[in-house]
Amino acid sequence: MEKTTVRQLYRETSRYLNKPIQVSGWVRTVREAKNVGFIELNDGSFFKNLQIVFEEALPNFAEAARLGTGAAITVRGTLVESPGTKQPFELRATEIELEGPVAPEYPLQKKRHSFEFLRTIAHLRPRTNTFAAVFRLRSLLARAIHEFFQDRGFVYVHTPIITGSDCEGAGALFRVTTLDLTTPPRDEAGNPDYRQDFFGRPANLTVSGQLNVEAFCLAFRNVYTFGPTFRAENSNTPRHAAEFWMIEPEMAFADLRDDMDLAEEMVKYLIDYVLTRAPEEMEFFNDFIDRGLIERLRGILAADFVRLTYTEAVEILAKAGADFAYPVRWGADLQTEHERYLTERVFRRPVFVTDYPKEIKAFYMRQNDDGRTVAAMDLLVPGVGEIIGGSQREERYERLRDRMRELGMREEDYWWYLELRKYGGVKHAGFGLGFERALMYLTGMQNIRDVIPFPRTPGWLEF
RNA sequence: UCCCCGAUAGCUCAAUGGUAGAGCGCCCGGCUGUUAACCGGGUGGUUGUAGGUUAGAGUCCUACUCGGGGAGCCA
Repeated sequence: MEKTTVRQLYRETSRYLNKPIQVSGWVRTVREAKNVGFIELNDGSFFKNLQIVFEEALPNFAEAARLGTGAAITVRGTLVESPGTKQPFELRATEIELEGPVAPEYPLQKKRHSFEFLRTIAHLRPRTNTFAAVFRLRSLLARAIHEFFQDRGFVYVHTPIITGSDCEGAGALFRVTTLDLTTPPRDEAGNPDYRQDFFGRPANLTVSGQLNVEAFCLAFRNVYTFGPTFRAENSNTPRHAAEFWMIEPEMAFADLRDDMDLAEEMVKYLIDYVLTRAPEEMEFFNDFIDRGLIERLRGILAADFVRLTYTEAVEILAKAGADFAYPVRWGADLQTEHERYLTERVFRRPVFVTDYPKEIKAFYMRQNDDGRTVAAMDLLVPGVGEIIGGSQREERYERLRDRMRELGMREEDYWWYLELRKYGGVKHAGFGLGFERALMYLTGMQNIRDVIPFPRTPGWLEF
C-alpha cells in the first residue's frame, strides 16, 4: 500500500483514484452519525484537507468516532470519488490507527479564533488554516527571493549577526555580552569595562547588513543579504518587531534609477511567484483575510510604479487640501498619513519617492548636485506603507568623509567602509526590503506578529 | 515612548454599585452521507495583578502587566 501525501492526492488525483493508499496526519474535525463518520484530515503537505469516511464495519469504529480535534492518525483505505459537493474525493477507510491521542483540553476548536488568542499558543497555531497558509507562503517567499536574485547573477552574502559598529545609527541596539551584569568589571571611570568582554569591545546584534555587503558588492558586482536583523526600539505597532528578516541587494555600476528598476521588477516577480505557486493559500487570503487581495496584486503586476521626487510629493500634498494632522513642509520627513495619502488616494498603486533632503536621511546616501538632497528612494505601497528604503551610495571619498564629520561620526569606526572608496570605488546602489512587510503585503495580514512563527516584541519573549 | 480603548468559564462575549450568565468547546446520550453537522443532558469562574474607596466592587479610583487602534522610530 503506497504512502501518499494529501498534496499528491490533489495534484495527481487520477493516479490514486480507486486505488488503495495510506495517509498520516492530524484530525481537524470529526463528524459522526450512528453508523458512519467523517474525519477532516490535514497532513501538513497541503492547504486543503482530506475527508476520511468510516463505517460500522471498521473494527475500531467507536474509537474513531471519539477522535478529538488534533489527534494524529494513520489511515489506510481506498480513494474514491465523493458524493458530497465540498470535496472532489474522499478516503474510504479500512483501517484507522491512532498515532498520537489528544488531551480533551486541546485549545484549538473548529470555530474561528482571534489572532490575539492564537499568539498565546504560537506552538499550536500553525495547525490552523490561516497560519498554515501564512507560514507556507513565508517559506515560498523566501525561496522566491533567492531565485529572483540568483537567477540574475546576484551572490548571496552572509553578513555578520554580531557587530562592533552601530551601522548608520539605525535604531536602538541589543547589547551582546558575556560580562556578569550584576558585578561587571569596571574601567578607570567606573563604567563597565568592555576590554574584558568576549570581543574586547562592545558588541551588538546587527541592525543592517548593508555596510558589510557593500564590501562584497565591490568584488562580486551584484550581491544580496537575506537574514535576521534586530532593533531594540520600543515600537508598539502592527508593523514593527524586535527581530525580523531583511533583504538587502546591492549593485555596483548602478545608480538610483537602476535601483528602482530592480525593486519594481522584484516586487512584481514576488507577486507573480506566490499567485502561481500557492493558489490555494492566496485564494484563502482573498476570501477570509483581505477581500480584493488578488485583484489588487494582479493590478500591480500590470501597473508601472509611480516615480516622483520628494519635492514633487510635497507639492502634491500641499495642493491636496486634505486635512492632515501634521502640516506638509519641505525639509520635514513625510508622515505616515502623507505616505498613505500618496499611495492610497492620489495614485492607488506603489509609489517611489526619491531625492529626500539630506538632513533626514542616512550619511552614506549620495549627495545630489543641488547640495540639499540625496539620491534616496522609498517605495510606498497601499495598505502597508513603506516597504522598501534604498539609495545610491556616496562613492566619493571626500564627500563621504566630510558628511561623516558634519554628523560628528568617528571616522576610525568606519575605516574599512571609507577604504572601499579609495580602492576602486564605483557608483553603487541598493535597498532594504522588510521580509515580513512584504509578506503582509502579499497575504493581507495586518499584524507583523502574525507572519513571524515566534514573534519577538517589547515585553513578549514567549516560546 | 506618547494618546485613546480593553482584560469576566478553555474560546467569543453579556451582567444599573446588589444571587456572575449565554453560545461554542469539553464529557455523556441520540441521530442512515456529514460539511462550523444536527438534537437532548451535564461540566465549567481567585472577574489580568497589587492596592484603595464603599455597609456592599466584575462594575468606582490608582499603579502595574499584557492586548487592540493611532502616533513616533523604521523595515
